[in-house]
Amino acid sequence: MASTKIGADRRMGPPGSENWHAMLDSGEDILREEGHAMLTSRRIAERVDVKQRLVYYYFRTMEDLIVAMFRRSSERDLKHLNDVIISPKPLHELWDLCFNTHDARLISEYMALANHIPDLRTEVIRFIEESRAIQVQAITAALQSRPSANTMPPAALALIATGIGLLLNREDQLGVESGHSEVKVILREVLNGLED
Amino acid sequence: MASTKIGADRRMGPPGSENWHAMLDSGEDILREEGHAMLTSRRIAERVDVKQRLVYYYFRTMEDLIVAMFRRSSERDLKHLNDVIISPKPLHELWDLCFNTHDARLISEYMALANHIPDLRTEVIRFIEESRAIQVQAITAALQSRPSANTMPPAALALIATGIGLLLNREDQLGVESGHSEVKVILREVLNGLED
DNA sequence: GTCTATACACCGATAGAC
DNA sequence: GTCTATCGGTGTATAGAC
Repeated sequence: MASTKIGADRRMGPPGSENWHAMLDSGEDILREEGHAMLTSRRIAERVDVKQRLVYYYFRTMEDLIVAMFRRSSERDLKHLNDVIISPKPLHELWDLCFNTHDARLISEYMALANHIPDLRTEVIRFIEESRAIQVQAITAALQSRPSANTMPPAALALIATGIGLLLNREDQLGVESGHSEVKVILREVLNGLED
Repeated sequence: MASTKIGADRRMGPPGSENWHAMLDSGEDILREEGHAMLTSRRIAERVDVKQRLVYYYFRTMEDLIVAMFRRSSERDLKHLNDVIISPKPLHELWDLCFNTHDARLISEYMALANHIPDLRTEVIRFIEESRAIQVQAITAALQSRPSANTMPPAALALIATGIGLLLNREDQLGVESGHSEVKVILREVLNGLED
């Protein structure tokens, strides 16, 4: 923010250590429960029960901490995706994952933050592209073993499912449910037509 | 935030006046361009070129200002929706509106804010429900005049289109385009099948 | 590795004059 | 209607001791 140069070459704590993980855990909780206006070094220190100064020992800036939070989370998600697509019914599992795993509030916060933190934006783009590639791979495989199915391109199918999943999640969280059951029925039918 | 009672009964400026609109305009610009961390009374005053104190003459709290921003914007959008559905090709117009009107960054900010500002949350829910009702009405009318078309429920169709539109917008803004052209082709075909 | 202490800027909100 | 002046609080980030 300011024009002063930031964290030029301080001594830094080791990524992956216990405190490092604890700070990212607390950061995620705060972001989900209280929003990114409350995601401050003081608040994280309070939750982890250390002094505020220590946060800046493990992370150069608060933005660095946010990027580390997202990166750790997205690496877990991609790992999970890769596990799921070798299951017996990968498309069903993918849909359940897309629909049940993520907290809509957390996604909203990251999206808003990504608009103004370039490094986070880069991570978000990478995550979207990598997860979509995995989805496309699974869909392509499923369509090949089922040549009778309709002919929508895998990339389009992946994008449409993702878009629907995100919106259903978000509206669920808000308490809006108009059209939801109808869409879920349709999606279940499409999935059953493609798999098993 | 604090436990002190806020803005108990101050003298307030008239909604709809020139300054009132100018402050909401500036607030929208800041929210879109710099994010809600920068959406402060001082920053708005700076843009409108008045003193900071004046912001609190027109709005009791910053949260009130944010809610007023969203409400003014959503009222315009609903009016626009109602205009569009009496056009010759309402479904095409609806899609263009959903896809072209909104700035994805602004939507992200409002969504994140709605998670933590109850009054804004209420407004967002109302907007979603009212705009969906208008969409469903238009889709229902289009399907009745075209009984040969497929039989997806209007509410499901509205939700799916909205979900796709939001995601395409968001990814466009991030610079991700995998699958976009394929989806747009499909959507155009569906629209042409339903209308004209 | 972790802490004390602190600089400095900015924020929301208000009292009361003009 | 609009302004001056200000309170109390919180934010990021750093210097330097232990």
